[in-house]
Parts: sequence; structure tokens; C-alpha cells
Amino acid sequence: MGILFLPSPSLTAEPISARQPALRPHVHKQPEKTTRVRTVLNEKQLHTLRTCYAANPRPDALMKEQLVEMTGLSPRVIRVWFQNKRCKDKKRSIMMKQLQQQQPNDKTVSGFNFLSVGICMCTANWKELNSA
Amino acid sequence: MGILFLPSPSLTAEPISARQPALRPHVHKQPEKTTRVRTVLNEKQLHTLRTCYAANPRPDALMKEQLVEMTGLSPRVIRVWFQNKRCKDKKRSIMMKQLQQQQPNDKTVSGFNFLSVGICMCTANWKELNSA
DNA sequence: GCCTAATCAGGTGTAAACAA
DNA sequence: TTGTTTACACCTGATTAGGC
Repeated sequence: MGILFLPSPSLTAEPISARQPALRPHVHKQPEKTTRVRTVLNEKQLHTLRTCYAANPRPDALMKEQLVEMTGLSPRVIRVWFQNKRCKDKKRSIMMKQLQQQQPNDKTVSGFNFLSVGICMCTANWKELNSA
Repeated sequence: MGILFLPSPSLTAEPISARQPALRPHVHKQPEKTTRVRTVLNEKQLHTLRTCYAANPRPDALMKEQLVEMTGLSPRVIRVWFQNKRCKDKKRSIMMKQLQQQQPNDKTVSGFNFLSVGICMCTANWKELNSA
């Protein structure tokens, strides 16, 4: 059989965490519980967001509203995603610039360069920068 | 196909040890049951999983949910199956690479090569093999 | 005994929360 | 808003144990 995945956003339900209910904005059932509900974006949603981000990293309200419709995500999730994305992108670009500044300059003391790069990698959150 | 969303929470709920317990030391819970329930996948379920795996070995939550519906298995089982499958595949591919590296060199002692590769797989850490 | 589903231990990426 | 931190979904690789 051909596996044909129809994109219906309301289907995704992992173990306990509430997923996008598509039409229910938010269900704060347990106010006493500090359990953070973490939205997991699927590939299609990510693609939509990334495409939009590439065109305009700082969409206005109207644009965000369209994204809400296209992705089935809540406006809040959209907003947070763009916030985080901008921040990560900025971090990465700064990091890259630093690396590029250090590498071509003094090759003679490459050992030291390695060390400094290592320190740099440790102090900043390198793992976050690595991921697209 | 019709999307039949099963609202039964038992399907999505994690049996006993839900998530990472975060703290493992003491297990004062459930000392009585040590019997692990092992799911036996039938041929149809396996075929579905394998077909999906061939198309995408790393399905997102949405795809997994579809598999849940198609197979009737729990999300947990789906997740574990893909994890194990990826791991096995990786092991096998590494094994094949090693065999191919060794074979053209000294064909005369091919029998011994097989043995040594076998030992390698059993003893070495995969991380080390990976880096090569 | 072999195969592999389930579990464990540790790690990674990032959405959400928080601070500035 | 940006920058930082936290919590959690989900991963890998190793191991354990159930069904055939």
C-alpha cells in the first residue's frame, strides 16, 4: 500500500503532552502543575515557518495570522518560534564571524588557536548554534 | 482511508515507566512485577513499519501518529521500533564497511577477518567505530 | 540460541519561561 | 523586543529479557 500521509494537524498526540488541538487555543487544565507543555512542530509546520522566515524574519501581525492558519499552530507558538529563531540565527552568525576571524590570522600558533576555539565552543552554547 | 482517531488514552499512555524518571537510583515502585510485556508484531504491522522506514527512517510525530492508526500499535511501540531499527541498520552498515575495507587487502586470511570483525563488533564501543 | 522488543543511561535540540 | 535558562521530547548505544 502506498503510505499517503494526509496532513491533519489535530492528529498528533504523543504520550501525555497536549498537542495542538487545532481549534482549541489552550487548555490550562492543571494550573497547580508546573508541567510545561512543549509543542512539537512537525516537518510541514517547520517548513512553512522556515520558508516564511527566509523571506522575512520579522513578520507583522497579518503575516503571523496567515501562518497560524497555514500551520494550525497558536499565535503564541508562532511568536515564540520567531523569537527563538532570530536569536539562534544571531548567535550563529556571531559565532561564525568569530571563528573566521581567528582561523586565517595566525596559523603559526595553530595549537593555541585550537585551544581558543575550544574555549569558545565551551563558553558559548555551541550545540544550539550548530543546528539549523 | 478514513482517519479514525482513537480517543482512548490507554493507547497513548506510557505503560509504567513513562518518561525518563530523571532520577533512577531507587525503585520502590512496583517491586512485584518484573515481567516485561513484549509486543509481537504481526506481518502486516511489520510491513507497514518497514515501508515507512524505507521512505523515511526518522518520521516526525505526525507520521508516527499515522502509523499508530495504521498499525494499531501504541506510539511508544512505534517509537521504540524505529529506534531499534535505526540502530540495527547503522550497526549493519558499519559492519559492511569494515568487511569491505578488510577484504581487498588480504584475501588469504578471509576467514580470520570475519572472526576479527565479529570480535570487533562485540567488544568495541560504537562511538569509536563511528568516528572512523 | 537467535532475534528483537523493551529498558536504561546519557546526550542533543529546542519550545517555553524568564530576565533585561 | 533580545538574551539566557529551563524543561522536556526524542535521540543513540548498550543492555536485558521474552517468543519463536
